[in-house]
Amino acid sequence: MDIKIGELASRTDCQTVTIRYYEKEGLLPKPMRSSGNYRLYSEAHIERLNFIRHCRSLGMMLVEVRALLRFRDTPNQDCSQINALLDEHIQQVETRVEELSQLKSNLIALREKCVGAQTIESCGILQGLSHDSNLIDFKDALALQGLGCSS
Amino acid sequence: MDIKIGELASRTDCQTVTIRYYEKEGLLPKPMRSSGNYRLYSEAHIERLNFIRHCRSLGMMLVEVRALLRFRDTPNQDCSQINALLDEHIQQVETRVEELSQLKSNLIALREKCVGAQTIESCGILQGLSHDSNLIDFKDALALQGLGCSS
DNA sequence: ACTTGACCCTATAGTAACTATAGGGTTTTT
DNA sequence: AAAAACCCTATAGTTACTATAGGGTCAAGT
Repeated sequence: MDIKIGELASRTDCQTVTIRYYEKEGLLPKPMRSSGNYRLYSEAHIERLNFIRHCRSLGMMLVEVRALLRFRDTPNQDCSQINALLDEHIQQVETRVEELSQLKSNLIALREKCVGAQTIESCGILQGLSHDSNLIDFKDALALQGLGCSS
Repeated sequence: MDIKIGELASRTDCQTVTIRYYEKEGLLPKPMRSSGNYRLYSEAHIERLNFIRHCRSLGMMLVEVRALLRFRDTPNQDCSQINALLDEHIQQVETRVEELSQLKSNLIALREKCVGAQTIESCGILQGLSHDSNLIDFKDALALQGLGCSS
């Protein structure tokens, strides 16, 4: 029941280029090849890729996914580390939610500075951006690229 | 009152490499140079950089910052476009907050699947990641890199 | 058998917003 | 004068993909 990469992509809702990327990154083992050098995937690959995609959908970075895959590959190990990893990740998401909520409040406050102005010269928004320095309070907000992006 | 890049970095809480990056990206005009080829910045540069940093602190992408800078540079223009830009940005932040809140709920649900288990074999988390496919509902969650990152 | 379109392959570069590194020059402090 | 701090340009790296280039394979249609 070997399938080609396009079929695997369909079944896992993941692009072929991403599958090749995961293989290159070591997340997916190299599959067998056909005589024409096409990759041939087994059921185990499907399961593993689903696992990876599931983790990604939960916002985990690949480094985190790797850790979970290692746990998955050694089933006799203590699972407290998995708990810890997930707890840490949940904490990060919580922090991000709070930061973004704060950011939203700041943006709305700024937005309300332009009510009725007609030209840029009298625009409260640009003036707020130019002089209202109490908004630059949190450096983390600059890293609004999510949980795992380098800030 | 020309200052060197290190001083500008201090005053604006921005790294020198980032300042050079902004100059290269065209956000900051090229400054005059000393006889030793050091950059010499004026008060206008300080103001402009503060503006840029302020926008960044609000999660705006550089492409958005550029648009606002253009408005700032042409003060006789209609400011409705600034309003529109900010409204669009607020909407994006709202969407992101909602997505992350949903993600947090999903993570907590997953976390609660491991209560009392001792080994990975019986760990509800890994099993949830392996078989519980109803969590892979939103592709946007994969782009948990924030507002402007390519997904 | 040939053609065509779909699929596959590897390699490399690009995305966004920085940040690190390498190698060297200039200024300030000791 | 020497050392330390600061400055310069150029390039590569970060994360997780994604686009592009150039070419090979497979299957269906003619």
